[in-house]
Amino acid sequence: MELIARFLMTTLKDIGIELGLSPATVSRALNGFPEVSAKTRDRVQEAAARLGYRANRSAQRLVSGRSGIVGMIVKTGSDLRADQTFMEVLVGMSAALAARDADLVLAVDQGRDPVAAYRRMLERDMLDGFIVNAPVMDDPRINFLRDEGIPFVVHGRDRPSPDYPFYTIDNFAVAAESVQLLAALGHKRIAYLNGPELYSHAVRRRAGYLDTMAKLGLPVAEGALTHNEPSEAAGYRQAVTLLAGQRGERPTAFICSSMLLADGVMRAIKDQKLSVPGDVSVMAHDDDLPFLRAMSFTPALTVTRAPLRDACSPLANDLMDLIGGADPFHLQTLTNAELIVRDSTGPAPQNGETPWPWTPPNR
Amino acid sequence: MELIARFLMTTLKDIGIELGLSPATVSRALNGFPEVSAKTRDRVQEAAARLGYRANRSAQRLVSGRSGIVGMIVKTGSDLRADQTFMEVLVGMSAALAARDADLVLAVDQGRDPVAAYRRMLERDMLDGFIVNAPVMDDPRINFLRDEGIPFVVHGRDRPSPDYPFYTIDNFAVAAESVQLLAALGHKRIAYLNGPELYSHAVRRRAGYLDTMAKLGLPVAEGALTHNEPSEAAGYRQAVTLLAGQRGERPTAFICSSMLLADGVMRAIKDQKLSVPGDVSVMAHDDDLPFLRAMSFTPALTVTRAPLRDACSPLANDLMDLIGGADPFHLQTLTNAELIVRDSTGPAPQNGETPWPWTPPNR
DNA sequence: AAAACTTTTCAAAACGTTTTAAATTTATTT
DNA sequence: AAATAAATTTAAAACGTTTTGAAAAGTTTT
Repeated sequence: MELIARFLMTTLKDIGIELGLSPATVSRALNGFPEVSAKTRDRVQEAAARLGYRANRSAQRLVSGRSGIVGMIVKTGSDLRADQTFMEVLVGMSAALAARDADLVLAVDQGRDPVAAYRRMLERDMLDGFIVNAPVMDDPRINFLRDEGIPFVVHGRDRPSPDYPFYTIDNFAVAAESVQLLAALGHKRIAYLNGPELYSHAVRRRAGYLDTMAKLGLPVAEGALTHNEPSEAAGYRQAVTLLAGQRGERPTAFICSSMLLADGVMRAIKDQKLSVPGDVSVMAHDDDLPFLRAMSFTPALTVTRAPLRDACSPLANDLMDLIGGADPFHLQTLTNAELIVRDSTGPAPQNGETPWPWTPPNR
Repeated sequence: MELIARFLMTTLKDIGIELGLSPATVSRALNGFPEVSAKTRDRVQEAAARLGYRANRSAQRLVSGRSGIVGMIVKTGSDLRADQTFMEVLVGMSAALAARDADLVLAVDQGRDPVAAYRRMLERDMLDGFIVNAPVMDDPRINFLRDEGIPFVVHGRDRPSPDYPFYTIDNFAVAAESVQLLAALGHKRIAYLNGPELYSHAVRRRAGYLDTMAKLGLPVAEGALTHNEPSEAAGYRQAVTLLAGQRGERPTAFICSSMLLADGVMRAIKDQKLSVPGDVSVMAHDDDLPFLRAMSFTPALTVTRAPLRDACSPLANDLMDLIGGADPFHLQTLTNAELIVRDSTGPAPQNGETPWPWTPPNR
């Protein structure tokens, strides 16, 4: 009411009256239809700008039969870092969707049933589609949305060759390239601090790590590959354990699935009076979150880097295109993280020549 | 398109046909207007339930002239904890607004000008109102929205007697009560680790601390009151400095403006081989965020507690009422935090009898 | 039993846009 | 210059709801 009164909304009819045209023509002119003459289009656009015309979304949505609203579910009670990455994606998606005249609304998933929140959201409002993030393997949310025929895009990928739109980095390669870099530097005992086992990205990184180690003929000691909450504390704890050599020779290199883990690993290494990269090399995967910069580590951290926010525009566009009827198979993106070598990686130390004795990889 | 087809939206007309009534009557029956007979209302409600009727939001919004959408601005590049509290409020507000048939959309404020984001959002879409959180003193966003006559509610308060709707805890009392509790336990050297100076809640807590200390005749040593980013690291750093006694006798008690600060303080105390509460008492203000529970500190933390999410429903309702034309002065809530005494506070130690020598409070 | 109310229902308009089908204008061909 | 084709514009309907003003049905009063 306030707003309406204040901005005195100009309508298509107003422009039509101003120019002696019908609302239909004005609509077509503004929406770039081909059957309107060039001079008419110019006049309309000038008048629209002059009168400060903004299309009424509610009217557009009423006639289009779409709500213009897409949903995203927050997994509540989740850990610190997950919230952080969620926040990053959320904000990025909001902005990207706004550019497509869509709004993003949230729902909270607080229960056991991972699709309950989706169901509730569909009941409560008419949503045009969903964004699914941080998928687990064979994700029940994805299965639900697929079965129901509801448009959705996934940030990530829960199976090898999906039939739905997705955007993800090649997580196998993320791990593989890290291992290859360190191996090229002569490292033989490379530990991998992975993310929580349930996430599909962690599963793929594990595969990338194990495969590449195997391909290089490097044994993986028991306990050298672990799954961890993405927290500084977890990184610290894990690194302390590994550095103590309780599980054979200590690693000469650490690969961390997140910056927070790397932060903890660095602290543990410093506490042991070891040097980076002299005694131990460290690298991490960097989502490029604003509050934990790889550059501000000392030494600056070698990373595989893939800004989370890079995914937002493609995902938003894909979702809107999908809702518009595009072929899901044309809305699939697999990108590669960028390998950025900085100062936290160096040649393996003298005592690092011997690989671990062979033990079967866990799992 | 998909969704529409799938759920085969039933309309008011459908119900009307089913029952031999006009859409007008059906609308009234469903919206609880008085001039519809009891039996008709029952029949309509039964049919609506049976046919799974859900009002089309776009149509409602078109006729009401409101968008049903309210905005909230994310301050990006902000620190870890701020994002966490923002997330909590965001999710809570989303849910609470959904209950009032409104949606919450986000915009990112990444620039210098704190009102640019608001202006941009108003241009881009017709919003019914705004939620402003974490106000600074004499907040420019609030002044902007006030001047423009745009409905908004504030989580917090940027001046003593606002003429806008707000929901806040009494932050003066939060600090005052903490001081009083510790003073009652015999503490005389009480340090206060406050939040960033720019936030109005920090300003009020500072006043509460300083006033109460003065009232009790307790001098405040220089450096005993500090403003900090809400992070574990900041708490640790500050506590180490204070415990080293570089600024006179070390404090026998710490009050922390956030749980993260308290976390760092506890670590610093343990690193110094001091005990809580034997040597030092610690308390904090607890927003009741899901990932940092006061109960899981060892010892369990004494706090002033005020769950952030308690603010969400009132704020959502106030905003929708305001948009509906309610009097802003009836939409103001000032609540009190709950004082929960646990195991991190105890009697002042022997060496704690003497207050600090008087120094003028900083600022 | 007619008149005067009261209660309940309805038809129609409105909100602002898009879209269909028809009508007009303009350009091209004969 | 007429006939035809093409380009441009328009009137009207549609989307689903709320609301206004009028009409119908039901009650009470005379």
